[in-house]
Amino acid sequence: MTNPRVTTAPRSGHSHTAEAILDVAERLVQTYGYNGFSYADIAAQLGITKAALHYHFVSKGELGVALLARYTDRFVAALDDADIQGFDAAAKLDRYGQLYLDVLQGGRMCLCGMLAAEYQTLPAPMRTAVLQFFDQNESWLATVLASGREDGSLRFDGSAEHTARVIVSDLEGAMLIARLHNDVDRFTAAIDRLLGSLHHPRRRKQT
Amino acid sequence: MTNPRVTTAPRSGHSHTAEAILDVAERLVQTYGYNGFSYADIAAQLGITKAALHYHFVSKGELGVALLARYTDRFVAALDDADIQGFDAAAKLDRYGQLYLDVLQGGRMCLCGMLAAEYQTLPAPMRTAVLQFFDQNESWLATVLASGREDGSLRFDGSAEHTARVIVSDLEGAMLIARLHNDVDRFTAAIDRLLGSLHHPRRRKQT
DNA sequence: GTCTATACAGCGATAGAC
DNA sequence: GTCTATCGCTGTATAGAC
Repeated sequence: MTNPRVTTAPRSGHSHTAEAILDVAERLVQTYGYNGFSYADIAAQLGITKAALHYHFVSKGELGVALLARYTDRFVAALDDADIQGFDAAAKLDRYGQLYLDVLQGGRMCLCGMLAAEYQTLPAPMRTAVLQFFDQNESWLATVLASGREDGSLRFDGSAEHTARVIVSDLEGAMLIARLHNDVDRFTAAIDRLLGSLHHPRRRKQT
Repeated sequence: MTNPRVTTAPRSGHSHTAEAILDVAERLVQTYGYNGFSYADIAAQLGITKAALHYHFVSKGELGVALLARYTDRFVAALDDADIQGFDAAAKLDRYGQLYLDVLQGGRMCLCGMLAAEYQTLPAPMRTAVLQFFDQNESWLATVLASGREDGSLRFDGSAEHTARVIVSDLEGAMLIARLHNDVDRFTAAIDRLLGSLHHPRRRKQT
């Protein structure tokens, strides 16, 4: 510990207030969309002024990019964690579905699923970040799928990359529709069917 | 034909201009979202003023409701058409996927999929209409699935209603992600996998 | 780091002439 | 049915004091 003490802020390098701003903004975007909230909404919830927000994030687009960076970092960290835990491929897939479920249970849509809908209205830097989120998700899933097919814990038709894409789009769609109906069961039913179809049929459930 | 001649407007009862407004607004919502366009955008594209728009649709919410009514009517008409054509259940399912593909190939997101993302920001009458769209879709699909299982052209685990929900959410998710990447192939690959898994395995394709 | 104050564009919407 | 003109409000963003 010879290094000088760094701030208590996470590796993203934001101050405590900046993190609080991101927390509120994240929830607003996941609930109302990027075009459905304003600086005034954040300011009101934090009890500060709009001007103070602009000190931390000069523009709304910059805030959006920071939002995406933090969200993607956390998501990737969760995937890395699953790798480190030494789960088998099937368990990693279940863990992936659980990540989505956690978001939905908070009453939220996936940040990047929401931004995917609004993609055509986003500033270029945000667009890039949204695409990167999905690229990283699909890459991780493709690796998991390939290893799962090799060790026999998973089975699927087509390439791992292709199947990874299907998993991502199915989960995003299931979240979107489940949140619409405020019905988490719709989501769990969808992932059970999806992940069940990928698991090696040791015991297939039939209703 | 003893009835007096009615207007040439479709059964929705809108004038030619109102229909033109709906055409433009529909494309704007499907591209940028309900919160991503304004009366000024429509007016500019039609070469009229914002005030003229308010004559046809008093408020934006009213325009949104009219948009949903027309879209749902057209969708239901297409489903009715599939019923009348006497397709078997598997062919009806394919037709359903084709409807989505048609929308995506126009570079658009499903109107109601887009509005599902923005659901929390919509006025109450629009929320109701969005839910009705999905209810009608799921009901039609459930009927098709049930008859398909009976006549042997389809097979699936679980209830028809449950499976119908999965089809809707998978297709909406696939549209959302395919449009994000501006890649129609992503969508066709997803529906091929989905509908292929529902078809009776006369000839299953394996890659 | 937060404030007051403000600029300025855009929004949905209305009044009233034509 | 469309226009000009305008209203009131909200949006993002900035200047400058504390």
